[in-house]
Amino acid sequence: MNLHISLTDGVPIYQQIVTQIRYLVAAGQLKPGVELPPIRALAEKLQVNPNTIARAYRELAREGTVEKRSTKGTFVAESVMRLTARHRQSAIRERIDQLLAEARQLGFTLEQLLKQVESRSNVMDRKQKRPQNKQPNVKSEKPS
Amino acid sequence: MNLHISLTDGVPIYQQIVTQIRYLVAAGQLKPGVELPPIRALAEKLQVNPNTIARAYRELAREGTVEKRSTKGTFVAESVMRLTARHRQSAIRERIDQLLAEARQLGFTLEQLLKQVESRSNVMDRKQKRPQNKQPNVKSEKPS
DNA sequence: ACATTTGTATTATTGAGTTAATACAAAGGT
DNA sequence: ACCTTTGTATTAACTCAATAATACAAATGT
Repeated sequence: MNLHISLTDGVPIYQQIVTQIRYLVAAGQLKPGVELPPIRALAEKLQVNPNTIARAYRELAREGTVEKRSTKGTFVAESVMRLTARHRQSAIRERIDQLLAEARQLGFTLEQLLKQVESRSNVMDRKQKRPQNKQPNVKSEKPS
Repeated sequence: MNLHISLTDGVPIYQQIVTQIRYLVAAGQLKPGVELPPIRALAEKLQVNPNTIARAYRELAREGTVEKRSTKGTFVAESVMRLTARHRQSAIRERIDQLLAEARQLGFTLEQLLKQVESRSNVMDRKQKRPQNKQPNVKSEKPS
């Protein structure tokens, strides 16, 4: 299992670990039943405190991605197929709700919004297919 | 100008003020050229420290919603029509792009996504019409 | 029994972000 | 000149999330 963490990008370490393991599981690189590295081993490897790993594992267990078997270790959940679908669903729903709230606040109608989603999707597809387009997409500075 | 702030919902006061003034301007309730209350006056009215108002005004000035005229006061920007439209546009676009990126990552197609946006919008409309549920939203870190 | 390995629990430290206290500077009216 | 009103700047206090230090508890193999 190959994880890498960044100490400088502002994202909490435990969160980075959660995200990466979640992704590995969703992508099938970590199969149901497989044991994850023990907390201390992974902590050693990543040079962080064991509590940080423990927190990541706890988070993953809470959402059902992994199971803890007390003193045996931590394993990718057997029921992960079903659970992952649910997780995908709730993740996307959260983002959608955020978007809808903001769109409403800004005075966009549902129709305008849908149209723009479609439009942006096309833009992104086009970019993907023609990597020669170097337009450097002015990174809007982060709204506080 | 009628603002109300909550000290208990975890959203920074200055942020609440920014959001509300931005909304009032976008909605046309605060017209270009109109003077905002002086920092101290608003601070007094809302019972917060003047620095908190100053920060909100600074934020609004940075994004172009208001203009500061040194010792004259703070005014809704004259160019606010254009700027607000642009701001609205870029704000919503940023969210849309986030959503599209995540949806793609999670394996949703554009069609599935559009359908869900529509569906969630309906759900939210229905909720809005029945405001009997005033549950004070226990800050949970997780979507059910 | 006991040592080893697993996860757990408790408490302390650190750091970032928010708000407050207070003093400063510039413009304008009297 | 002087006072009032405006926004500005600096520093301190407080809060909270993230991480670390450390000790605990349970299972297993020898």
